[in-house]
Amino acid sequence: MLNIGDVAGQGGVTVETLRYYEREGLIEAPDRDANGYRKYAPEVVRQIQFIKRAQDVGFTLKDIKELLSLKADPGASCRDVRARAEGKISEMGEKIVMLQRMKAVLADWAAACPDAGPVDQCPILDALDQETEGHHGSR
Amino acid sequence: MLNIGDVAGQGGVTVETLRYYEREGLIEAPDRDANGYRKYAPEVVRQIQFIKRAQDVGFTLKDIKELLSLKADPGASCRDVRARAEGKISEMGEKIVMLQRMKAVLADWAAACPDAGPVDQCPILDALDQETEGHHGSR
DNA sequence: GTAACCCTTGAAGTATACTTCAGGGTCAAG
DNA sequence: CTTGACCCTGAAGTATACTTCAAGGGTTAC
Repeated sequence: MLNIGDVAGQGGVTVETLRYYEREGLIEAPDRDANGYRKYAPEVVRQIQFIKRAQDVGFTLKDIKELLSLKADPGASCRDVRARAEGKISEMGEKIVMLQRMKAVLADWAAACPDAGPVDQCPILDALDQETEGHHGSR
Repeated sequence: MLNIGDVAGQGGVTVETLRYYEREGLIEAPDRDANGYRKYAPEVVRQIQFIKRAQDVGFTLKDIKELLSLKADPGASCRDVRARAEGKISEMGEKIVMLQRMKAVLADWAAACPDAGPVDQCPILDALDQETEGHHGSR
């Protein structure tokens, strides 16, 4: 049985994060020792790593909570998990496209900017000052 | 002279947002009428649109505050603005790369997932459960 | 036994960009 | 003159993922 500090060390998080995960229902509240200390089974370390890996590929804690429910639910199907993944994939796709568009616009403007010269002739500031023109985004 | 509601309507924001921008120092506190109402010059609408366009291309309000200082500073050079833009461009580049990586990983996993089948054989959950293996990211 | 370090709790703070609320004054139309 | 739309303030709430704080008790090594 491990103390919270052991789990934190092995899981690569802080003890505060573990208590936070517990509050948020991502990990179960462990049994307590006579002194009130949380006593963790070693597999909790893997659960923490699951959460971290899921975060690494873009899932939020809310998403992860859902994934964990699915994982624990014998009635759940692989399709359910896949649906989550695909939702996340298209979310990311949209973010990527948006970032690429913004980046391209900014790069255009920056390219037009002479390194020297006063700000009142800056093409970047000019572009930002433009009347709602050059503003194709439909939103 | 415009009331806050007029500026909000023409600028495409809410009155709360305008008061918020004022608190945050993004726009100057306007003079007040005898009744205490904020009285805006028409050009404030353009200033609001500047802020919105800057947000549209990825600047945060903090960034925008800096841009506005540069804009107002006769001693500032175009180079300063350009540096901000380029910083933002590389920030975005990093975000894009990270998102693409995460998306690719997730897509791989999703491709391995049979539409049917119970969750305890789900390749996505399996991947997330993996020992720190298949985890090439050096961080 | 005492210092160093671990554990406990609940509450508040961080960052971003606002929104909502409570409680109240002002203005224009009919 | 009343009604509804608009304005004011300061404070608190929202979402995300934690971190920090205050104030205290337990444990381990020397």
